[in-house]
Amino acid sequence: MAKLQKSIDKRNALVKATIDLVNNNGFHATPMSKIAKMANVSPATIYLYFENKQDLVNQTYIDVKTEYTKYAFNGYDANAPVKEAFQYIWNRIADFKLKQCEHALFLAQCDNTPMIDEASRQEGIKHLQPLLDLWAKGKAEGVIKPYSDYILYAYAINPLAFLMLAQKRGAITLDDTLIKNAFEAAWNSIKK
Amino acid sequence: MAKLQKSIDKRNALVKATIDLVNNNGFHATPMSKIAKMANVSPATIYLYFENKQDLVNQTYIDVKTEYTKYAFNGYDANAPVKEAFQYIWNRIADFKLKQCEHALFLAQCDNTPMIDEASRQEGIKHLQPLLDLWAKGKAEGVIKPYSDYILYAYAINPLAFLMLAQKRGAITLDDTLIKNAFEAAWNSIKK
Amino acid sequence: MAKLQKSIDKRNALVKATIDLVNNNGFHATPMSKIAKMANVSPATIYLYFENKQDLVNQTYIDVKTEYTKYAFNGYDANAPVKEAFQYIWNRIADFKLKQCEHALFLAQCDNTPMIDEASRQEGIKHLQPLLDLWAKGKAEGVIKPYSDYILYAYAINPLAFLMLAQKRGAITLDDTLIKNAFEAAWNSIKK
Amino acid sequence: MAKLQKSIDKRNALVKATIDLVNNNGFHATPMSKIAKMANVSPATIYLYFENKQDLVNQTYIDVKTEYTKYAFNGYDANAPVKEAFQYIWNRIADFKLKQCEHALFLAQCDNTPMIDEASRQEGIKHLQPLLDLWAKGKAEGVIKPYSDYILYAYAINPLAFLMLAQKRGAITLDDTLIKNAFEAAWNSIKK
DNA sequence: TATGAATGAGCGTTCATTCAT
DNA sequence: TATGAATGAACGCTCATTCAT
Repeated sequence: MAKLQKSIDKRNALVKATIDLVNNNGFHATPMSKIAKMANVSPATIYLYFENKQDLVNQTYIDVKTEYTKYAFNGYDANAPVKEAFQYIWNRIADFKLKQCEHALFLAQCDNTPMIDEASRQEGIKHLQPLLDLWAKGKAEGVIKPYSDYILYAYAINPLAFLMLAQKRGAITLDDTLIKNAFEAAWNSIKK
Repeated sequence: MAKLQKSIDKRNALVKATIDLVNNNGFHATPMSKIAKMANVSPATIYLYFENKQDLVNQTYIDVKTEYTKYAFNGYDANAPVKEAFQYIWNRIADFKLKQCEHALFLAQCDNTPMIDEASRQEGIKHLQPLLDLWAKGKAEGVIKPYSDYILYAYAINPLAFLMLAQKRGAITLDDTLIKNAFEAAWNSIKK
Repeated sequence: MAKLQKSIDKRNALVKATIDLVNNNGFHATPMSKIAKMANVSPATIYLYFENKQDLVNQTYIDVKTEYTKYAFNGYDANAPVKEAFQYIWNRIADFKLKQCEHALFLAQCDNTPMIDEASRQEGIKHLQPLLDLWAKGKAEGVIKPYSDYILYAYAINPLAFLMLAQKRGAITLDDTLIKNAFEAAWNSIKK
Repeated sequence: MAKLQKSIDKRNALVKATIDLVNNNGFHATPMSKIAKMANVSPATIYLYFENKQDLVNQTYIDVKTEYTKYAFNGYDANAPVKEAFQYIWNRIADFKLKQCEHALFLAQCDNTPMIDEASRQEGIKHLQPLLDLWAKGKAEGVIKPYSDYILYAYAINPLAFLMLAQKRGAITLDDTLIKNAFEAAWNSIKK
């Protein structure tokens, strides 16, 4: 019965394997055959779930990005005071980068590489809107500097990717102190 | 002598072609044959200058990273006051990312990807020492927050890579105002 | 009974789809999955009606060849005078090539290609006997040249396949004049 | 020295292997790997000489068709009387089909199959012009029936392909008598 | 030093066929 | 009987690397 449907489990296993292998080897050094093997399916099976390799990686990207933003805004109260609201989101994102480190790593690689379709990139950005809204509110209230959203993201959020990467490479450990300091730096960079 | 000169030109042409092609296609989607063609040499010739593809890209990385740090510290006066000294370096780096945008792009891709040997990565970091020294001094003088150097780099320097990428994708234009704002954000994130 | 009927419909749909797709793409460029899709059945269902792909195409060939000869001799009076009898058959065959052009095309492809089992090829030839009988009679009466039956077929019948193909490719239109001329040529080539 | 050039021998070996294998298995049942093996080269080497499989088979077709027409008109005197001239060409073609039976077979398969580009098909037809000229002359002189050239070809020339195929399949042997009869039939079908 | 030819290994993908229901 | 899911084997083709000169 469950076998009569294309199994969501198989799709998920493929996405998971893709993340793992692309993280360690990069897009082009990750053959479909290895992805299949790691997901315990035949290479041909991949093509029941995805159109081709590009589609697989695009969909994986969108999956992960969606999970990321969902996690970031989960439990978020848009009516909280700006700093408090920002801290909440920031902490959720930091949490994600720490706990879903593999996923964060995958996003970092996708975002700095020509391996993702522009369309999928746009698709992935969509769900960040609440953060942009918060910044708009913060700017209006004079709590946040009237910078371009790109600058705000570059300084308030993106450094976490760098830190996560440094941790993955064994250079640092993102303990409580580091996280606390990082938030301070983030907030100071954008607060008025 | 004429021979030697010619050889250096060829090596440089190969490095240049590598940067160009890797930027646009990624490491593994950049065949040696295309690199050779763009550098106007035979594929076989590459192997007179580099051991293999990995070596070529490693050396290219080190070349560019070295150029980057050289540029960053060119004209730098280590005895200037901390903020002034920092601003000098920061501006040089911002300048590099703007004017040598292709090179900056290449570094961004290398730094977020498993395409570079760990050894080469370490080699590339070496020349940042003056910046670390400056931060040490700044911390000692109580001008800069006593954060880990990784945090300082993550907030003070690394965001420029994000902004450069956004510009390359056509999302923003790094004009004077943006640069000014970016520096403000950078300094505020690390200043005491 | 209703079940059986339905089955015959499915078999026919598969045969029809095979003809269509093989005509346009050739045997090996015609996947079972496409045949299934065009016949509105599952790929697995094909194997309830045919042993494998080779069997499917063999049976299709025999089906079409049988239809062809049936059509050719339908209404044929073996006792008519030789020329009259020949003209009758010739016209029927010409008619078939014009009106069942897809089927004629399929036969042409099968007959010039290693895609059909030798056994099926022999099976397909069987029903041409009345024509051979007519030729025997014609030779005996001194009305038809005492050529090998292969020569008679090559000149009296086979050219129609060439003309049909030329029409299919848009080079000519088999109008009444052309057909009249073609018959003249056919008859002149074999008549004593 | 000879090794510095792409060797014409290798190209020819590939063309030859293609003819052989396609004759016996058909286009799509002839893998590049087998062609390579039969030509004693690596699969990759094929792509130094041909763009892809389609190009290989197209070029092979044009090669063979060119050889065919060259052979057909070799020594031909366009000023000879029409029947004599026709007989000369016809004999050359018959000769070709007998002696270069593999090549004739290949053409037969190409001409009845969607395996050749339309462009290559047109290219292959070009060199038949002298025959068309002869027919024009014959029609003008009232020696040949004023049929469409397609009919003339269908009855005067094309039957040889059928006979060659029958011989290849072991059904007949094209000895002198058969050839003589075939010519008679051919000429009678088109002569006024 | 420099090359164009050549290649084995491996890639993404397809497909005839089978499996589980 | 009928199916959609699943697959191993094979295909066309590419590429990092080597060879012969």
